[in-house]
Amino acid sequence: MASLHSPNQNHLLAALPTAEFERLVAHLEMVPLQLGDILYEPGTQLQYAYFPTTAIVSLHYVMESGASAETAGVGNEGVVGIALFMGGDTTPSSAVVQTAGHAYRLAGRLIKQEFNRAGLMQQLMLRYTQALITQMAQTAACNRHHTVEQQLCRWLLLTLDRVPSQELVMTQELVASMLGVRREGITEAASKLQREGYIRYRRGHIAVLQRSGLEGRACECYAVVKKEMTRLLSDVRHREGISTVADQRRAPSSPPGEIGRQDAVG
Amino acid sequence: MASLHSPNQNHLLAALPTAEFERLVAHLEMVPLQLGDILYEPGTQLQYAYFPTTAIVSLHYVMESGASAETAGVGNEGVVGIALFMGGDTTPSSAVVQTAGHAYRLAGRLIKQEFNRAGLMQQLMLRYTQALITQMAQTAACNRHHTVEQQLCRWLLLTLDRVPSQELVMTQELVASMLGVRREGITEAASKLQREGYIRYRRGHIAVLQRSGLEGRACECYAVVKKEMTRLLSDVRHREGISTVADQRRAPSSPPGEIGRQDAVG
DNA sequence: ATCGATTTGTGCGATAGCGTACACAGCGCT
DNA sequence: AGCGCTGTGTACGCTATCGCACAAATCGAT
Repeated sequence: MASLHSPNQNHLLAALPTAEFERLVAHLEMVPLQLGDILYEPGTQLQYAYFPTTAIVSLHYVMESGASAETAGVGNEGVVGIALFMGGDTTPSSAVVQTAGHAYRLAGRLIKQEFNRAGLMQQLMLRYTQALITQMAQTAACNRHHTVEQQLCRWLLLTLDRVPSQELVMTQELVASMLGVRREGITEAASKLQREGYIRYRRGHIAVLQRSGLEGRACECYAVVKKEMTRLLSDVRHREGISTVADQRRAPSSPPGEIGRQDAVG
Repeated sequence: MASLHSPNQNHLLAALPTAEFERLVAHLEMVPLQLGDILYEPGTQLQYAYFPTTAIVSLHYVMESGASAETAGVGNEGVVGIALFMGGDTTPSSAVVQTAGHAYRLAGRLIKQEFNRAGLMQQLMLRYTQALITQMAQTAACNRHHTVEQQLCRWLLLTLDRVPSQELVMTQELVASMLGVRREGITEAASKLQREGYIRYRRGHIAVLQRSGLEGRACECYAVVKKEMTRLLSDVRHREGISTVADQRRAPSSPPGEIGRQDAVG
């Protein structure tokens, strides 16, 4: 039952007008993305744009010292590889798969081509790019002023919003490298959140029990990014008459159930 | 002699093809920008795009707590108000004048209009936007991992690159609020740099004596941003046959002379 | 030349996060 | 059933930065 894939699971693709969508759909290629896969590295010519459906990709910068920090995340609400249509073709940052899953990819030449038609697809991409800018700006401010715990909450919420289940499959080490902090810092913050009953975790899994708890602990940055995202893409609606897995996801709150049961990777 | 103003002092305007430039030039209005002037605030509809010539504008985010942090700076290499053509019309951040000077402004409707012609002006704006994205991403990583001293050096260099003289007119308090750190932190880092002979400062003025010294102390972030900026805008050249004050600036290295003499606002 | 406001210098103690080291636990493999 | 790898818990000293408080210097205006 994990085989119900459709480009429409990606919000941007789903919002394309029929004409645009039909021009592209034949060229969209579904690719499985493994945890740790690198979609592009600093300075290398991007080959494809990726529209995640179930995967999550992290845009991050690795310093000379080896330290790194995420500058933004991309899930089924967005696209990886904006440099293709922005005209730069490469970036100083890299794109790494942070949650395994799938994405549809589109050759760089084709996304540029469609973008240059200056139609609704262009508008969509630009709006999304602005949302991405907001995310980066907020991350900059957040890195300066907020505690690890606040940032962890923000990050969990943002990630959760991109995933169908209530459980993330990832180690604390990975989370730490995303936030650019020590693994121990995550352990400490996470165990605190667990003590309060907001999350529960076990080796490589983090389940969220009480969103509201995290929202209370998170800094304002989560809400700002979230709000701006919906503002910019609010009129991004699905084409009439398509039905997507995403629809089913947004559907009737699935019963809370036993946490840790619904494995994302089955 | 302070009255030799031309839109061509802004690199983006100067790079516009003749046809584009001539369509816009009649609508460009020169405005003096005072230190502290606010070009736009969170959530308010942007009215104009600003193309700085001698002014420098800081894009920054103010948190609920009142703390703030710059996410990017804009000088004569860029434009303030990308949200106008990106489609968002507003942003959660604000734009504040960080160095007094001048800018040419263009009504929001007109910049959108020209952008939507999908000509070279659009390409130019998109390239610049990507450069801005790089700046923000780098700021995010830098805020996470680098010391105040490193960041001060980075920031001084970036600011210096946007200004004709070797002296910046600003208080340490202001610098601190840009970097989002305490004023005392700047005092400490600055006095260290002064002891080493890289800069000299007095109430409200910072003169750079030895760029190379700052470059050595700065984190990699300065070079990354700088390099990406020139890469993206390298083929952004002036139209043939125009002569600008900017040209004169880039001209024959003015003799080192006594530092602190050439006042920026003389 | 003096005064007053602004800016810069300095000196605390407090603290969040780092680096390192190592013990323990969970989970897959044989 | 047991081994071993990987992931998590915890402790401890260290450092950068904060927050605050106040002294000293600078500069412009009278």
